[in-house]
Amino acid sequence: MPVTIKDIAQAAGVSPSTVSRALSDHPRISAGTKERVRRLARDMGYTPSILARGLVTRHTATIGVAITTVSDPFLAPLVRGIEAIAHENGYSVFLGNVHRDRERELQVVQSFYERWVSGIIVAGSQIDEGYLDLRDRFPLPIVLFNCRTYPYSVSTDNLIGACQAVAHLVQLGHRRIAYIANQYSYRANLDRLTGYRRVLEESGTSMDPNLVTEGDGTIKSGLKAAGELLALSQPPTAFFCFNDMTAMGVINALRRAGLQVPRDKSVVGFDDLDLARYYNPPLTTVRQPTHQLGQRAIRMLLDLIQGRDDLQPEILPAELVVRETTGPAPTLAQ
Amino acid sequence: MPVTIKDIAQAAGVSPSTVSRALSDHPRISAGTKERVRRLARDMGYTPSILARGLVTRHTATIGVAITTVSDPFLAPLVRGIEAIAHENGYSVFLGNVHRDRERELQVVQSFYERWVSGIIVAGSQIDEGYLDLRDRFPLPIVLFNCRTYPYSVSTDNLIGACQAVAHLVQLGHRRIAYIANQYSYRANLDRLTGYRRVLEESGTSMDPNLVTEGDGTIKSGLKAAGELLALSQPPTAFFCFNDMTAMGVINALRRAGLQVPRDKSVVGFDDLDLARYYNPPLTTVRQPTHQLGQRAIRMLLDLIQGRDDLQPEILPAELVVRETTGPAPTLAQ
DNA sequence: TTGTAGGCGTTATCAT
DNA sequence: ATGATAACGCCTACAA
Repeated sequence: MPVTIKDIAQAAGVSPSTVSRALSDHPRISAGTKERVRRLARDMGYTPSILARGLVTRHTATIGVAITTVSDPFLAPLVRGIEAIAHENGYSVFLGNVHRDRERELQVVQSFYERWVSGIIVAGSQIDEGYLDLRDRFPLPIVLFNCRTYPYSVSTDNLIGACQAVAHLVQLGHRRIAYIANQYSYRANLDRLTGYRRVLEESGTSMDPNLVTEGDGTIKSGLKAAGELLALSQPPTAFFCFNDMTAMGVINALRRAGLQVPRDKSVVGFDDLDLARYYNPPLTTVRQPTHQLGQRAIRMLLDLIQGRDDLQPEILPAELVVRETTGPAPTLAQ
Repeated sequence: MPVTIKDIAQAAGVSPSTVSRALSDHPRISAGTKERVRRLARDMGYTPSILARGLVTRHTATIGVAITTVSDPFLAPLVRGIEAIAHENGYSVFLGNVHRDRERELQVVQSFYERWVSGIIVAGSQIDEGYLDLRDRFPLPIVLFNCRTYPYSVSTDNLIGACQAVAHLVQLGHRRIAYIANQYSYRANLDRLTGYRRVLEESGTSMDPNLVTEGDGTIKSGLKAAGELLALSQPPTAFFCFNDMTAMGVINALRRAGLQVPRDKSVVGFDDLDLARYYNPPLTTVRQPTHQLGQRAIRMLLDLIQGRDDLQPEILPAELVVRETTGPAPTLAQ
């Protein structure tokens, strides 16, 4: 039903290959027919079939991006970074929702692969370096975030970022500092936990394992974790959270418990979402270079697509942003 | 390089068509060869090419969803609703980022069309009923949200929702009620504005055009709009916001101005995002049946794909959710 | 400069 | 029950 190259050929009185050449700017074609064919194509409403084209050229000019879930605010600048560079290079970008589920992630990657995308970027993978074992099942370039054990990965410096955050709290006099983790971000979580531990050790503070608690990166989990931590016989005076969402949940829990931030408790997030500066109170947090992360990832992917494989994992710096959720530790007297 | 149906045929000592039949559960094939071929396919790591298949069957089992931007929190349940039903019916769902730009929206729809997706859902269209004119350029099913003037559309009852919100404020004694609009959601915005106007008129309140101001649905725009409204000689005592994000911006502005919510000013949002109940204070807002919106849209799209065209625009009910950002209007004495 | 022929991976229509 | 054959829409040698 839709108009094909043959239809144009017939209308123009030339062969299909001539049409193809006219449309694809082939060098050896007369300016006249080229112009005529192009006008005809436009007038007839011709749209090339990327299916057919991809089948023969083995190039679909498509990038698949697997994301944990739409509306993860962390993703916006990251995806924008990807898109900007992808479009510059003539690629379309499509997103697939994974919902932090390993099975779904495999399905999404598979459905990208079945459609012959040129390459895949996975944000928030539940598989991580497992992709090394999936190379023969999915023989196409795949780039990850925050997985230093995988050769094609772009990360934030989670370790240093965490160190900055916790050092900031220590400097404010806090000694009982909680860490609320994220079980779904295995690698990033590990690095942040390491940073947390390191600073506490270096500051000579005794580590209390009760202060490290599991979360899942959502507001709700921050709320729940904070509730549990507050119920301890010796509750923390400060909360270092895996991300800003968790931090918002914590602040909410504190508010419900009648506590004020930062007077009674301090909270530090991670990410520096757009929302962070507009939360109430504005969040102290560790900024990730999200837009850059996206750009580096797509550059790496394009390199891989072009056949390079001498690439190194990249690590971008994090930066502490002090706002209004951190303050001096309450004195013991209180 | 990847293994094709021919490779399997060769390995199994049968013809390609037999392999195709074995894999697609064709009725006329012996159980033996079917089993043998299937095992071989699995062992050899065969993945069907949806490009090739789609080319001949004209069916790619793919739904394209155009969204304004990843990380619009409003979209999460909506997309989940779409995915749930789509997957049940054997379709894959891919998202394309439009960034509220008309040109980009056309590009995304075009790139879906070039890839022969079975149908398209557009959330937050900048084109709306303009798709009627694009029917010959994109001859495939397209479903929209919140566009009653387009035949294939699913909407929230924005009018009634707005009425509920404003009536709630009026009941609390508010007379100077601002409306902060969203220029990018043309249709939805129009209906909400109408509801706002109607309730004010019915309550005998004189409409002050200065209290209706343009926004773009972001926190930042809420912040800005509230700042301007507060600078009026007679500032409003209540803010009805196009959405929750705007409301959060407003609350932020109020906080910066040293005002308390809901003691000094009342704020109502729209959407009832997950975040709304966790904001500080928890938002009074109008709930949209987001998940259902998605489900209805995909059902409508699947109907269209199957050739039905006797469909009607659908309108789902909205519901006021009263939380902690609305209270009695301050007395004039204050 | 243009046309012809072959093929990309798959399914569908005929035969057998 | 299985095998040839053609076709989907497009590109690309090769030939003219």
